[in-house]
Amino acid sequence: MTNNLDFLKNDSLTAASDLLGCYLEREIDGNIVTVKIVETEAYDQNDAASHSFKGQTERTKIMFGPAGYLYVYFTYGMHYCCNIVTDKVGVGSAVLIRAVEPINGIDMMEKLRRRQGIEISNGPAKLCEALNIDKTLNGHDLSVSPLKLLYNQSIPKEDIVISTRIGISKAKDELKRFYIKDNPYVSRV
DNA sequence: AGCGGGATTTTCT
DNA sequence: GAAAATCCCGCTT
Repeated sequence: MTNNLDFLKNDSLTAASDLLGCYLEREIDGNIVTVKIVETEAYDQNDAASHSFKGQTERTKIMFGPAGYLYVYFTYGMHYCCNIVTDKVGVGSAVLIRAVEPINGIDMMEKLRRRQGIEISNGPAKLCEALNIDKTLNGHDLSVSPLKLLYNQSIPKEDIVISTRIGISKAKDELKRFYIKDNPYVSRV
């Protein structure tokens, strides 16, 4: 496991695959909460379903910035979702984190979610609540506290499944969703 | 097990 | 003014 995030400078599809198995380390009130990324979706500028499709706006400018930063957006009037910015500066691309597996600090996450088991983090808005991620972390540098991304090249290629994306109305059929085979926290099979 | 609706606010047309 | 990268609850089969 390393703190070198250079792999995020690749295109979003490559980065989405490489992010599987990586750890997120979140500090909440002096406690460390750790999770493993088990499901991702790639978004880039040529994708009608991407927030960056129509060019840079006040909301999406983070996606056009350097790789390794967090892009948080608010949706459906009540939920946050978080993305990891990828590719070069000037390219509007990011990877949506759709599901994570709790590793450490499970008590804290159960409390924040008021749920247990897979209901802690088997969906994009759920894991944001479990990690206490909101708009104040939009644009956060993932190499520093209170939210760090740690690279972990632990998932063999044959355990990575590629499929169509979820929860969008445009460009549904594109194969841009990646998840770890048989992991119980994956949001949907 | 599966369907349908409500919550609720930011963003862009 | 409508749609949105979602989730949860309650009702029906």
